[in-house]
Amino acid sequence: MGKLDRSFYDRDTITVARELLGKELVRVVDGTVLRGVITETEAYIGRMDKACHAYNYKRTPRTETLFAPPGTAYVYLIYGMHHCLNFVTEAQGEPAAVLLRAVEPAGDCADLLARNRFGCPAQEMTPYQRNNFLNGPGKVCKAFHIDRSFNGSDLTGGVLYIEDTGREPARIYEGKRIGIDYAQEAKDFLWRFWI
DNA sequence: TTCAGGATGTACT
DNA sequence: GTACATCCTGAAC
Repeated sequence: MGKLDRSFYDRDTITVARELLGKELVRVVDGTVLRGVITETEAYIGRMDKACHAYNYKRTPRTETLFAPPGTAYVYLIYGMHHCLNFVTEAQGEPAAVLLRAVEPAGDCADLLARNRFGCPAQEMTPYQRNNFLNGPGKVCKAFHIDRSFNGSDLTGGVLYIEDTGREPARIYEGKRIGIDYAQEAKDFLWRFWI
């Protein structure tokens, strides 16, 4: 189905976070296509959210990307070794984004994703590996070969984008976001969504 | 199956 | 120097 255009991202961040569920992350690397159905997201909204890197419109070299136009990728390094992929939302100048937390393999690229993650075909994954395949932001980035070179890149281009599958999730769950205990009242916002 | 602890680099006090 | 939108390993149960 169709690639999502900029207007999809140019909306309220909570809405975008919910509507990304069930859509497909697409990553083209050296002519091969990697796909994953998005199953978990979180919203971060700078104007009111102490958990957001750009809380209260704080501008630093790192957060500059959050002020970019909607439909831009925001990628940063966390804990010294893991990358996190976000989709910038809302109007240019409004620092807000959706964090991609988890996907499931789509199409027939499970083998390629397993090789990127564990160096073996999907068939040879241990049960533990199968249950912890793409269920975290750093894991998704590793399997899809996404690093900081994608920070600021355009999600309406040809190497990293989202496609509409035309399918609606049967049910969307919501809860508190992960790993932001420092964020005072914002830690209790129900801005995490999953299928 | 769960849990504690360590890895590791960048941003910003 | 400290904190960080995390993940992996190994040991205990």
